[in-house]
Amino acid sequence: MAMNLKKLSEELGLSQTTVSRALNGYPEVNEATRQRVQLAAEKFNYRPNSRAKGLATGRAMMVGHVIPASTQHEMVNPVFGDFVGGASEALARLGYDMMFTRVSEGDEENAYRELMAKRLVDGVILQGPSIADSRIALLNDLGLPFVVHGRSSGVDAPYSWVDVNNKRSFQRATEFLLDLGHTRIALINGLERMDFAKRRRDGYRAAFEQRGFSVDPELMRSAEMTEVYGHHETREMLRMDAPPTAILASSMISAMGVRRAIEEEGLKMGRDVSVITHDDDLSYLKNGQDVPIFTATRSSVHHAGEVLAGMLIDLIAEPTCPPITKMLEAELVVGRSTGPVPKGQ
Amino acid sequence: MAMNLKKLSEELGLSQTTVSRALNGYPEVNEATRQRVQLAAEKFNYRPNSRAKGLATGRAMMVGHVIPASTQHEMVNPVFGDFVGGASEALARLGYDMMFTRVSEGDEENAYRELMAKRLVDGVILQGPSIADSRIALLNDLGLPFVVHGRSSGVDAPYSWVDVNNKRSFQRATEFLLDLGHTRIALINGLERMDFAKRRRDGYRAAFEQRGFSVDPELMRSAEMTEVYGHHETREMLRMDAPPTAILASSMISAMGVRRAIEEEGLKMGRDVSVITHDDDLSYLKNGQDVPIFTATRSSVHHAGEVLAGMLIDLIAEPTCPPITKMLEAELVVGRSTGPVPKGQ
DNA sequence: AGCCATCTCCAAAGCGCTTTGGATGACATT
DNA sequence: AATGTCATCCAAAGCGCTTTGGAGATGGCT
Repeated sequence: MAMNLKKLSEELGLSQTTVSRALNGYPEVNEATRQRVQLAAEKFNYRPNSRAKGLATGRAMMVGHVIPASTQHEMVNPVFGDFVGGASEALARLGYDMMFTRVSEGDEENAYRELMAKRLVDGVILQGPSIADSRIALLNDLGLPFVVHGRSSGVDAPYSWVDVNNKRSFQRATEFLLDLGHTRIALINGLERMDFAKRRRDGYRAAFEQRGFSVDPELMRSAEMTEVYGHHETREMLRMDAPPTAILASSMISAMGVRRAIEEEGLKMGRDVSVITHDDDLSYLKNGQDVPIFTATRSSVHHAGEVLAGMLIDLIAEPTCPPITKMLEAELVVGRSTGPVPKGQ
Repeated sequence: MAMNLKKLSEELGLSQTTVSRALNGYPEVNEATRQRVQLAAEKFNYRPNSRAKGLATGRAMMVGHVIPASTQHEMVNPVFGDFVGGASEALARLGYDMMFTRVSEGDEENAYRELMAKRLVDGVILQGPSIADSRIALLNDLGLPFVVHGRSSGVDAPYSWVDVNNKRSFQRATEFLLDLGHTRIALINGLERMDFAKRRRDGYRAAFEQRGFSVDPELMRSAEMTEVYGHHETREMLRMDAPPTAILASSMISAMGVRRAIEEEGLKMGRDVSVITHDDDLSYLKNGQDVPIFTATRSSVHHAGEVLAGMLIDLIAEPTCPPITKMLEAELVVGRSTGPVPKGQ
């Protein structure tokens, strides 16, 4: 049925060795023969069986991704498509594919062990690290090459990562609002156990402390970053006795909920309440066309995926090399959602 | 280094055959021996090398997914995470994993051929079918088991699919608006070449024709369903001489743009302009908490992924069985975005 | 002419698993 | 005692590839 090396070599009157070498670009084969082999391979639509090839070479040409069932919500989902798009772009260029294993919560350790023992992948990408994420130690133990999208505070062991400078970007955003005269600034953050959320909160706090202000814990919220969540928290806070005059949101999605709540209260975003959001620069959710809708700290998750995948490939090729890290700086784009603090507040 | 069958069998003083059979649940092995083997396997953390196993069995235990670079935008991205979540839930239950190949546009045929020839996957999922999608004929030719998320008008050959009844749901939504007295109803649809967009348009038209009304081509827009697009088209239409009093949007994301444009014009959604959207029931973008924000035709893409994956597994197990198809009906949920046509219009 | 280096090519082993076709011994049956 | 039946285990082939360690042929050199 399907063409294989044996049949192809018989067809050509050559040995399997020679055909294999011809196709893989080894020098010990006559150029004329190579041409002949390549033509025949094309004619019969021959591609080496990847399982056999993998078995012989020890390379899977595959990068793994373990998705815990809980991740269904937190953070990963909305950015998933774009991140995967970026990563697979880099991977495809080098002939790698990407696979996903879904595990029920708490079963991740087992999943990584399996990926390793079954030799399904050459390396894995870790997404959405929490604070003191135990997966990092596990992967270091296993000796499975991996890169992390983000960092994990509290993990001392070295590991490779790509991360946005979350602290600095949120510190800068907070300062921007403070400069506009806001002091009641709310933070609608992601889940507290997530590392990025911690760093953003740190940045937010640092800005306040530097000016000698203190933060109001009532104005710091955290949960899964859905639209509904952004809406809910904003509505609640706007109905407080001393409502915030500005809001910092951790994602475009929840920022849309923030915006909805503001308008429902009969207020205008950018005039009555200022909003800054983090913007992952998602393809389907651009922050406006020419003029940005939101003032935002922007950093493309597509780009992060690309960089990360490239790193992983390097790591796979050179497993002994020391961890690689890359910090991406978010850009502060000024849109129409921010303005000076309203008079009389 | 890593444990394998040979070493494990030596460790146990048994043959590879027996160990393999013990682990795979074959009857011709003593129960006591099986226990002993299983214990040892656990102790040494042994998992059969999946490449070797695949080579021997001919099963990859993997389902493929080809992502053309263009899909980065159209349709797939926002729903990607949820769809994959649903599909992998069903796949994981049966020990299957999922892989992704990224191809540059136009290279898809080659990608499928490769997937087949390299025997990387046991079957594939096809997403975002266009009208008269050529991939279906190709996959039928290749004999690679596949299921389609959606259908393709103009393809006669039989194939397995799961689809939302797009025509009916949009017809129903249009009728709902007509019943409220609207006649200037705009359709902000997905790209015209997409099959789902055609069916939705058909439904929209059918509702008009049934009442003896005709549709205004000026009110039918189509493009990639981004937020910015929804905003742009709405703004343009609201500034027409005879602006629409109701808008039908093809996705929550673009509906959010629609909403933004309405409010920017100083109008109120649900009072001045009615909006109905299709809602894929995304985990991070729920249509409100208790009361839906938008009146919507709702159908969970997570659920579709689950059903589809289950089908594919069946198809892989029974390659000769005739195609399976399943139509999902969208539910019309009434939210606050619709109301009677304003007086004087 | 003899020798060596260089090109080309090949046979066969090995990657780690499953599976076919027995082999062995214990026990029951004639 | 000879035969048949089970239960239990094993040796070896095979999946389709890469790669090691040559083998012939060719041509240039002394």
